[in-house]
Amino acid sequence: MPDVFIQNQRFYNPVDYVLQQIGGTWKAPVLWRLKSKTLRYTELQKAIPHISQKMLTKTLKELEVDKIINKQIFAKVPPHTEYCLTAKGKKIILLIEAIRNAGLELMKEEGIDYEAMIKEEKKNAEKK
Amino acid sequence: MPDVFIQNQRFYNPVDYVLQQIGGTWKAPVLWRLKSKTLRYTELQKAIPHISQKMLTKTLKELEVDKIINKQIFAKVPPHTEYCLTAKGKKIILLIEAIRNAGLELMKEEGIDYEAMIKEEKKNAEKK
DNA sequence: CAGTATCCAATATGATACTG
DNA sequence: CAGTATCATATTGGATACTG
Repeated sequence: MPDVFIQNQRFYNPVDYVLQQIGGTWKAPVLWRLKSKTLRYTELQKAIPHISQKMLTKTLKELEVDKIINKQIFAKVPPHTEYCLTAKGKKIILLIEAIRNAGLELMKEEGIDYEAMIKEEKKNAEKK
Repeated sequence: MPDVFIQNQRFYNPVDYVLQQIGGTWKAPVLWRLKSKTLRYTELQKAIPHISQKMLTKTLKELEVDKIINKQIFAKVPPHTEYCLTAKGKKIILLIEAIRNAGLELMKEEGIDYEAMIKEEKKNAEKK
């Protein structure tokens, strides 16, 4: 497999190219939240457990550079920023969905029903 | 999204769970070579550009622990080892194929025909 | 042939404090 | 609100030499 150079960066193969853009710990969680919604910085931070401010900022910047998400700044008071998927991002979400489904299956083979866990979590959140 | 614990390891979500098993730089290249063949350590090393001995060894060990590949040692002289996909590995190859296809598409949008590059490389190799 | 062992540099991530 | 800056730690990966 030959190497490929895109924007002065080297990739070993097509999988490598994809994983540089959506791999790592935080890109999928961010994109998943933006799947069908526009969200603000703070909303993303609240919605994603464990993520630090630093990693959220870094992840958003990389996704923006790769044209997977769009950043829009609203100068009106109070000022805020909104993030949403680009056309490329909407394509990529389909792939993340495929990876996620594979993960759900693999978890099931380990005896874990992840989607039931999510429902349970929501129910507990409502009780408060 | 709730955390999940499998084999005493924590995962943030299903995508995280998958990427721990097939993510990183070297797992896909190794699995791709084993797609339809059984290969020996040295054959893998020769087939995968840039991979170091250390990374090949580490990658193979992790894939084996996760039951994605099978390792068989032949004690006969000269001794050697063979690696092949397990049933789980054969399922996972389908996902890698999906990621790879997405990568090929994304590369095409950058004006790169990766599959043509592979053919070109093969042709040049035959000339020798 | 199929690895280990060791040293080292680069990157990823977290924690905390500060700012236009 | 949406970040930046700084410090510290853990993990990743490369290079090289050695081994049953």
